[in-house]
Amino acid sequence: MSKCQHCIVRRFNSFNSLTKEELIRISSCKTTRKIKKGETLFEEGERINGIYCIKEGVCKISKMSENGRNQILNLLKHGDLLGQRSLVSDEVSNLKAVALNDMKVCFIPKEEILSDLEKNPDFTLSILKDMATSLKIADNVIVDMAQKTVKQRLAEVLLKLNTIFHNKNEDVINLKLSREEIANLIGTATESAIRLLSEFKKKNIIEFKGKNIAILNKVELEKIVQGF
Amino acid sequence: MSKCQHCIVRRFNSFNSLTKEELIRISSCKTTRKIKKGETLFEEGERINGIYCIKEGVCKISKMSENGRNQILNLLKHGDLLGQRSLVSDEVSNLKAVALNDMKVCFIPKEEILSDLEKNPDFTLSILKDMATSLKIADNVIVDMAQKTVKQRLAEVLLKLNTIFHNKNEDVINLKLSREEIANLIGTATESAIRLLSEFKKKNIIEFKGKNIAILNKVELEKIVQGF
DNA sequence: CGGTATCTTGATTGGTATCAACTTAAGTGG
DNA sequence: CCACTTAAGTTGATACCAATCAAGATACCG
Repeated sequence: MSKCQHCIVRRFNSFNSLTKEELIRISSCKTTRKIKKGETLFEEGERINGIYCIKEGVCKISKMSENGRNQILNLLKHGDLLGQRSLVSDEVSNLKAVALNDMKVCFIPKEEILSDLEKNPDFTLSILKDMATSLKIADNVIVDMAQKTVKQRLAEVLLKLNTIFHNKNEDVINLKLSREEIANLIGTATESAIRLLSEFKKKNIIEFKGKNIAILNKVELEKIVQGF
Repeated sequence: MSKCQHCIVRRFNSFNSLTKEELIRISSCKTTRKIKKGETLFEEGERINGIYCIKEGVCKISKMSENGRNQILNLLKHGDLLGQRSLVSDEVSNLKAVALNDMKVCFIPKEEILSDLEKNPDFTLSILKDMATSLKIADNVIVDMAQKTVKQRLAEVLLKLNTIFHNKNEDVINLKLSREEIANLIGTATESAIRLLSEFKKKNIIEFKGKNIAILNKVELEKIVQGF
C-alpha cells in the first residue's frame, strides 16, 4: 500500500501541513477505495465520519432541492479533500458525492485526524483557509445564481470547466458530462441547457468533439458572461 | 470601557472558547465603535485586518454583482462575528457591510487574534465549526437561488426573518427593511418583491404594521416555500 | 411647503420551464 | 452481429414567470 508521506496528491491540499510522523500514522490507518464511474461515495444524510482525499478521478458534489431537482455544487478532482465538515460537526452529510469517472480515493477516519487538529495548529489553519476560500466562492455562486441569466451561467461554467479540466494536447474540456449534468451545474432545465449549447455551437463559440466540448472562442464566452 | 471577559455577547460566539487571560489581553486592545444606521462598516475591496464582534444592532452583508445589482448574502446581529476570513487570508474583503440600525461593535486587530489561533485549539476549532456551518447554509442558499421561484424565496425569507427578528410582544418582524433590501435579499427586482408582498397581503398571509411586516399565516407561507 | 426617495400598480417584453414528439446513441440478449 | 430496448440528446410549441419601462401615489425631510 502506498504511503501518505510519499503521496504527491498531498502537495495540493491541507495534508502538506502535517509532520512526517503524523503522515506516517495517518497512512497506517487509511483505507484506499476504488470507485467506478457512476458509483456513489456517500449519500445525503449519510454519516461520513472521516475525510476523503482524492488521488484520481473527478466527482460531483450535489444536493437535492425540495422540488426534486438535483443541484451540482462542486466538482472535485485529484488533490481535493472531501468531508472536512464531518471533522468539526456531528451532523450527517448535507451533500451527495458521485464519481464522474473511475476514481481512487483514500479515506481517513475522523478520530485519526481530530488529534492532529488539536495538536497541529498549522494543519488546522490550513483547513481553515480552505474553508474560507470555499466560503468566498460560495458567495460568488450565490450572487451568480441570483443575478445572472442561464446563458451567462452556462458561459461561465464552460470557461471554468475549460480552466480546470483543460486537456494539454487538444483544446477540449477533458471531462464527460451529460447535458443533464451541465444543466444541474448551472441550475436550469436540461432542455434549456441543450438549446443554449446548440446556440453557442451555431455561433462557432464551442464545438462537440465526441462527448466532449471544445471551446473555440473564449473571448466571446467572456463577453456573454458580462451580459452581451 | 467594558471588558470582553464580562461581555454577554461572547456567550453566542467563538470567543467563549478563549481563556480568561486571552480575553483580558484582547479586551485591552479592542476598539469599540458606534455605527449609525446606514453607515458602512467596510466596503468590498477594503482590507479589514481584524474581526468585528457585534454587540448591538443588525447589519447587512452584501456583494455587488457584475450587472450592478446588490445581493444581500447575510444579516448579522448581536453575538455574530464578522471578518473571520480576514484572519486566515491576506486578501481584501469580498463583501460589504452596512448597518441596518444603530450598532455597537468591537473591533479586534488581526495580530491579537492570530496568536490565539495558533495556541488555543479550542478557539480555532470553534471558528472552524462556525465556518463549516456557514458553508452548509451557503450550499442551501445556492440550491434555493438556482431552483426556487421568487415567490418561494420570498416566503422563505419572511419565515427566516420572523424566526430571527421576532418580537416578543407582537407577532412582527422586528427589523426595518426597505422593499429594495427585501428584493436584494431574495435576488429579484424591487417591483417583483413589492408585487408578491401585496399578493401575500391580499391573501391575509402578512400584514404591514408601519414599516414592519407581521406574519399572519405561517402555515400558508410554509406551503408556498414547498411550491404550492 | 416643495422636493426627493420610496412605494405601488399597469403594460409590455423577454427568458425559462414545461410538455410533446422525434432522432440518435448506447446497451443487451438472442 | 443484428434486432430490440432503453437512455440520452434534440427541436418545436406553448404557457408562465419575472425584468423592465412608465406613470402615479405616498411618505419623508429639510
